[in-house]
Amino acid sequence: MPESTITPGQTLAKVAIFSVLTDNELGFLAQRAIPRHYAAGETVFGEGEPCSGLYVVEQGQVRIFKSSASGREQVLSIDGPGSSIAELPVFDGGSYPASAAAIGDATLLFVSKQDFQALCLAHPQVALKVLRVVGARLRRLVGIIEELSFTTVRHRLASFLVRLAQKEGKRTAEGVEVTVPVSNQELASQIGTVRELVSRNLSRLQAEGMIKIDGRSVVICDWKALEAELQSAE
Amino acid sequence: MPESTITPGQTLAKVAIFSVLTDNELGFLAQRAIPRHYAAGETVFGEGEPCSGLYVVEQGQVRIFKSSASGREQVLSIDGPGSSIAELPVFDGGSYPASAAAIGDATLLFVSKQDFQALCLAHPQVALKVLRVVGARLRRLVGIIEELSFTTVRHRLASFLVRLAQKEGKRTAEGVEVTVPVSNQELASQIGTVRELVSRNLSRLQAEGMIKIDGRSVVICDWKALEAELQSAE
DNA sequence: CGATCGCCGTGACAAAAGTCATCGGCACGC
DNA sequence: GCGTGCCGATGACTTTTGTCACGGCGATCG
Repeated sequence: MPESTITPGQTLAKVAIFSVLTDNELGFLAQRAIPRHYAAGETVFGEGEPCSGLYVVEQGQVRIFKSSASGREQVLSIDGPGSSIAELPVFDGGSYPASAAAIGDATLLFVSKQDFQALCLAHPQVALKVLRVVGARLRRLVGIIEELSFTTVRHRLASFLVRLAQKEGKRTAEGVEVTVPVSNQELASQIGTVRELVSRNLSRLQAEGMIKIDGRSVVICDWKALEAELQSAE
Repeated sequence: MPESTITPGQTLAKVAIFSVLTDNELGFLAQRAIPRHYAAGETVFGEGEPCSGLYVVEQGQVRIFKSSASGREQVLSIDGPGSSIAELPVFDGGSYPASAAAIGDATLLFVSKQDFQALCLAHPQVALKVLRVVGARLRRLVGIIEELSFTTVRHRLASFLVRLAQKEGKRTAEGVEVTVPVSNQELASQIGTVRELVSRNLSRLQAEGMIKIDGRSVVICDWKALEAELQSAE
């Protein structure tokens, strides 16, 4: 059980927005933060609920997403250990703009609205850090809007593969190999479409010789062609 | 020349993020803020340019948008007098994530990165205000993503009309009358599609008896039906 | 071992989105 | 007055997207 080896204090020290605090202050915060465990798929908070505080991911991953009435979902962000989530609604007093759920089992630290606001007043640099983190978040959202508005599913899929390959691709004789870490269903949620279209478009990319699919492992044979997809009509 | 009747100080006092400053502090800021005039359509800053500071709208309106290689544009936000724009990239040190241009003639106040950061450190409440403003911005972006991801052009158009009507609709015998303040081209940019689809979908709504179009004035005859559009398949 | 469930691929469609081209109106400037 | 440019409408067409339905696989559980 590796989880017993991680303390809230250790987690908090690694969180960007708390990086300016002293050990003393971190300890203080660690005492007031409440650890919460979530089973795989369990909801952390739902869209529209009043915001009571923010969370810091200690273990596992959290999926932030919107869901439609017809059951589709659009992933906004996936956050792992050391990330803070829902810092923003803490401030404008509104409700959570999207839902959050644990991907696998996960442990989060909950910091109440009051504690956090007090902290920000006492330590102006924390607010500045939050602004920096939020800046990155905003960029990501703008990126999603850009992709949804201007590009096709095919394009977004190519883009996803290229990004994945740049992060964790392994060079092989056949080309760059990546392992898609999620199901087609989940991939669809992430690029804003449905299961079937992911499946079809992957097949088509394979038929055109750009990639070779074997289960969840994908070999990018024709890197040039795949990158060319990203240029065309963006 | 009404512009001579507005001073930077008066403008700054009305800006949400500066509302916590004293008159003295506002005066100090007003001295350092640089007024800049823009002709209709003129670019304030372009996507990808390094961020040198933030702007406050004094007169006119500013359009924040993304543009695609193929010439399409997606509007992210339209800001009028008293709004600050580009507060966020000031903090994360990156470039502007989108472009900004004046809609009509406009006057903006430019506040340099240095001045603003110093201000935030001296007055922690300013940073908190910024967070609040940014929260609203983030909500809007998430809303755009939701609409792009889950809904059709027809739906977004209906949604646009309803929102417009709620804000500035006039009751008449025939129904609620609104004046669309922009061209079809611009409307398309705002709801994430192209000119032709706006035109066609408006015609179709008219053919179905929900609305009556006369130039840029639209009468919503069947409010119920239009609202029903918003429910279906969201 | 068989039932069930989640995941994947695919065919057949239907609907929506987007492209291209054309036409008419209106305003503005020369 | 006449070109020029912006705006809107629309027909014809292609591409993309989404839906429904089915069948196949493999894992897991009783």
